Amino acid sequence: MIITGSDIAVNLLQLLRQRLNDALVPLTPEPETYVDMLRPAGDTKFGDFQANCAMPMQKSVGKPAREIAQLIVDGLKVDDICEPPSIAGPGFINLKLKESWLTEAATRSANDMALGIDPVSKPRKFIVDFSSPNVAKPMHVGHLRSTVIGHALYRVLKRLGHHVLSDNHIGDWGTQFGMIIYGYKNFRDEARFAEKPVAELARLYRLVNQLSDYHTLKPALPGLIEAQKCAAASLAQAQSQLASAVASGVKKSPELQQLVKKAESDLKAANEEVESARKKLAAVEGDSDLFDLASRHPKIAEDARLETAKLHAGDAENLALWNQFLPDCLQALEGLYERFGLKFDMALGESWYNPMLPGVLERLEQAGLLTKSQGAQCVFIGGNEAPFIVRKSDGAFTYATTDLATIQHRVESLKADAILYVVDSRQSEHFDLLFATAKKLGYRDVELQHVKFGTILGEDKRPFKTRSGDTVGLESLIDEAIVRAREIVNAGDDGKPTGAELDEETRQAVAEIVGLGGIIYADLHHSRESDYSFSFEKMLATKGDTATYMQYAYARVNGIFRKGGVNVADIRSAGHALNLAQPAERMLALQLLRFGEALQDVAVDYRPNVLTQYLFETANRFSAFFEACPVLKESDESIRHSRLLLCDWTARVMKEGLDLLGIRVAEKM
RNA sequence: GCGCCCAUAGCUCAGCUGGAUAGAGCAUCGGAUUUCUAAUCCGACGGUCAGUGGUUCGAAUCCACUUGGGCGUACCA
Repeated sequence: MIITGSDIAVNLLQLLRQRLNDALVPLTPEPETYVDMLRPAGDTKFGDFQANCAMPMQKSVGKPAREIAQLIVDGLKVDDICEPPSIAGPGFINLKLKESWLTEAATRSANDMALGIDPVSKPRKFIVDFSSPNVAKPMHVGHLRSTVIGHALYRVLKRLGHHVLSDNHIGDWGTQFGMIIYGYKNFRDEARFAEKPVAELARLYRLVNQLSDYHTLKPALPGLIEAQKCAAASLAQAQSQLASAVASGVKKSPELQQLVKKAESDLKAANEEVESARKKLAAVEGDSDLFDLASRHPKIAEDARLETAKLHAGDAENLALWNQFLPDCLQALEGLYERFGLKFDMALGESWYNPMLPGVLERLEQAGLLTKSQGAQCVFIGGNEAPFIVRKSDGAFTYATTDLATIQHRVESLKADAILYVVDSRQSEHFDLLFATAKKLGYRDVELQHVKFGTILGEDKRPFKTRSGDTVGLESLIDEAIVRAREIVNAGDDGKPTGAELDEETRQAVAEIVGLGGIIYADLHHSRESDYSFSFEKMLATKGDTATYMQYAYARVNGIFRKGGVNVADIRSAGHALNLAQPAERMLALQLLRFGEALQDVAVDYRPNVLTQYLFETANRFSAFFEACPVLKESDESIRHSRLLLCDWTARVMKEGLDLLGIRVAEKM
């Protein structure tokens, strides 16, 4: 018999909090502020759970904390679940689960194919906006985090029972498209375009971008050099001021030191700017073909902008080109998403909102939010210096306008309760302004969240680039991870004491699972707001906190089943009871029981790393169990059954947990 | 100039709305293998949580300032 999630008290934590709440009611008028202070024990030696509410209640209750703790314990009815509670330290209440209760709850959960997760009682409608590539350019490493974090949040929220729609807000309408059109009209290689249209369009984009950079930088270089000289001069001046101050006996001058430091960093910035400009100019001037092209297209930046403007104005030729290019571009994206096992519910790009833009402007106007400044239509939000520009001085709308239209659509047509934007933290200012403007337009009930994330750095602590300084393509990044993973798989399989057991095809399949899983896991296990250093060596390490470790745990479970000729379906339908006599068994079961809790924690602040931590801990406890508790060799049949069930439960939690992160598993590795 | 973010072990990073002796992984050192897959497990070593002051029963966590770093800052998205 299969027991469904609704039959059992799924969330242990919630259950205990409910009991605590009952005990708090006679003691305080606001028990709800204290029930959350019951949480899993920080240290297992204190028990399984602890309640920390007695101390903060001292003021309102007017008694010492230990006395309050005693009152709580007196009123706490948990004798069916826990051993008698104990009070420790300043007033901690420690709870240890009764073995009988734990065993029973674990048995029910282990036999529950829903893994003890009930759908949330109040589902909300979420729109998760992530990935958002630009069709003009191939996805690069910068898109990785948005894609991977967004995907994970999407799946977790959905698993919890919310109504979730993923939306890929593709950049298909901006300035870059004008560059492509200009490139296509002037530079296209017919043969290449016929063969690989997207690659050719990407090449054209890069070319136009490069040439237009060239013409922007060429006249600007003297100015940059001048600025560099000025910066050097002010540094020298600041230094001499400091030196003469020191000479005249001043011991410390924070102001002057500050000045020197500021001048130093200004000079550094100026140096970098000049160097980067020189590099770009040299790249064009050093290549006679490029230089020739540059000379023949002196107004390329302006002309490309003109193409964008024509497109937006409905020019027939440009619109036709746009319609011709777009499907190929989208198709190319699909290929990459397929590797991630990712499918969007919607992909409403910027172009889709184009017809709504005049209406947005009108609403802003009616709300009295518009101010004309330097020829542009702006919304000024108090406390912010920068304006929120909704219409440029040339009359074109901006992504600010599009983003407002997007909110309008998501709230009014899609009835969203919450919109998550999984976007780089560097855009937080934009989102602050966007959300503030939306609120002023009356969108107050919807939760607008910028789910921000940090930058991926190279080993040099600078933003991750190739040796030549180019951004790293996402596709090639994945390919390299898989190549490296393949070597590890080969070595691992060749090194097996019982001899290699994977054929070519399986090895490659495992390499793909391990390589891609490594990239995804490495990204998700960092807390999303911090920057992190990208390292193939670390993410694919055969030891430590990596995707492989968890995939390996899963494969080992399957190894047991394979070796023992165990039919998994039999275990799932037999309704075996768990026996948690061994500490390793108990630790594992308790951990598996907390799967739902981990998912809920992910949703609180939209942090997938909560789940990676949970899965690492789970795999860890499984490995300990694997060492300590033989399964197939166990002679006592009921214990063997219990352990087989524990294995299968582990496998299901690992597989599903990893799946929610977008990471696959292999049966053998 | 203004704004935002960050500083935790040698390295890479966790640390949930403030909770007990600050945790992992890597590295180093020591142990475990006639293997249900050692891509593993067990143990040891390692920290003035950048600094100073404050809030309170209690601070890595909250507040202020200081120091050091990153990012953003008007018509790109």
